[in-house]
This record gives sequence, structure tokens and C-alpha cells, in this order.
Amino acid sequence: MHKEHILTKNQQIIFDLIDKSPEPMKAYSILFNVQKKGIKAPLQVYRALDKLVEIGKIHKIESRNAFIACHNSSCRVAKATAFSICEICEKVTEIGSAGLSKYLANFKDKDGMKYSKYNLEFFGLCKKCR
Amino acid sequence: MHKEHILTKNQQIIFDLIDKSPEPMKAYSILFNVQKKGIKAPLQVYRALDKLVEIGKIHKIESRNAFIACHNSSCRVAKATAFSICEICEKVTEIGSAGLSKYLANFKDKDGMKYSKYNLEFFGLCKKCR
DNA sequence: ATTTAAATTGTTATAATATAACACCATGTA
DNA sequence: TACATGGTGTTATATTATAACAATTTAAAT
Repeated sequence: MHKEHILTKNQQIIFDLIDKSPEPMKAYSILFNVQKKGIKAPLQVYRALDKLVEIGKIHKIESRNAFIACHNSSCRVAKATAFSICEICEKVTEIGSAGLSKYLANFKDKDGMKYSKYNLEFFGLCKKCR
Repeated sequence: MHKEHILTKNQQIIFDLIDKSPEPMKAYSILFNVQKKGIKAPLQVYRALDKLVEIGKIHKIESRNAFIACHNSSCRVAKATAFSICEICEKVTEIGSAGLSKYLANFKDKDGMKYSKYNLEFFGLCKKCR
């Protein structure tokens, strides 16, 4: 089991914002939204984001440079993530499939190497946009 | 079968550079390297990169903001890519496993949705760095 | 309680990555 | 020839992210 991380003030403010957002948030959009709470500089945001990613409370959507809260109880640490991304509305959904994570964690490359850390982004159209 | 794309001058210059590079190249490093060939502005580089990605001659390593030439004869179009990335030396290898691509192309999310486009990045240590 | 180490914060400045807008040019084709 | 399409060259600017440094807070161990 993982240690519960107690968030610092900035981390909590930023996590709450991302967690409430229905869509991934970008760093400077986060900055804009938390300026009224006293977080004034990009670095304050990026530091909190780095930490939140590290402890698995949020994930970075690499292809979008955006961040979403983790909604997958099985990934308490940020290391093995999978998402679907709608190419029209940009909706992002975390994929919690045990089968998928099992397959990827057990995948061996041609050198027989396995990887416990990975990031997978699927692209397509979501239900609404199809 | 896919149409062969004839590259324009800028596209060819930039593709050749990336293709010769043993490691992924970043846009501004590419720019620096092609300035002697008359490509002076970031936009000229980004336009060529966009096109080369679109036609599958190169891929973008999203987590690194870097580009590598495609060395996987099966992905003639940039849509389904997988890489391993060494966290120490940053070596990136394209994974050509038919099993993996088959698994991912047939993967269904909880809504029964399949995805023909995806990008997977595995992280670990390469042979040398282990 | 006091010390100490580690982490976090606040701040200014700057680096690195990427696109907007516009005029012009090359090529293929009707 | 005219036209459409895509590529080019250019300047300016937007967006994303980090460097460097000093001050403060926190947690743990005396």
C-alpha cells in the first residue's frame, strides 16, 4: 500500500482545480485560475504539477501538454497510464482496464526487456462525436 | 499500398538530418543544423516536421518533444506507434512488434470502442544502462 | 525546545517549444 | 491560360517550461 501524501497548500489548490475540471487543464490556464488564491508565477504551478504527477494524483497528457486528475484507483503511483483522447472535442478518459495494464506490464521487447512504466494514448472519436 | 510521397526540398533536408541522427532530434536543434542549408526560421522546420509526421516518415516522441525517423516498415502512415525510451541515456527505439500492434488495434475500451491510432511510450533502462 | 535536513515557497528572469498572419512562388491540371 | 493546391520566406508573437537564488516551513531526531 502506498503512503498517503498530504498535499501542501499550493499542491492542494492546484489539485482541487484540476480534479474539478471536466477536461485536462493546461499549466497557464491553471495559473490564470489560481492567481486569485495567491499563486502568481508559472514556477509555482509547475512545481506543484511535478509533485502531483510524481505521487500519481494527476497525470500529464503528453500529446496535449495538459493535466488531469487520476481517476483510476489502481494507479496510485504515476507510472503506467493509458488514455483515450477524442480528436474532435478533446475529451480525455483514463483507461482502467486490468487486461490492458497486465498485457503492457508483461510485454517483452525483442531484447526480452519488460517495462513497468509506460504511457499510452489512444486517439479516436468519443461517443458524442461519432 | 501507400502512395510514395515526393519530399520537397525543405522536407528532404530535414528528413535526411533526422534519418542520419542516432537519437531523436529537437526542433531547434534541427533548425541549428540546417541553417547552413538556407532554412532560417522555426516555422520552416515545424512545417516540414508536421508534414513528415503526417506521412509517417518520422514520428514525434511526445514525452520528449523530439523527432525520429520511422524505422518500422509496417507503419507507413503515422498512426500507431510504440517506443521504448531509456531514462538514463535517452535512447529511443521504435517497437515493431506485430503482437503488440495487433493487441492495441483490437483493444476495446469499456464502451466497446476500438482505436486504430495510438501512441505508446515505454520507459526503462536500455541494455547499456542496466 | 533546538537543531538539522529536506522540502516548499516566492521571485525575477529567461529558455525552449510552437504558431499566427501575410505575401509570394511552384506545380499540376482543367 | 487560369486556377487550385500546397509549399516557401518572413516577421512577430504565443505558449510551455526551467534556471537561479534567497527565504520559509516542516518533520524528525535529538
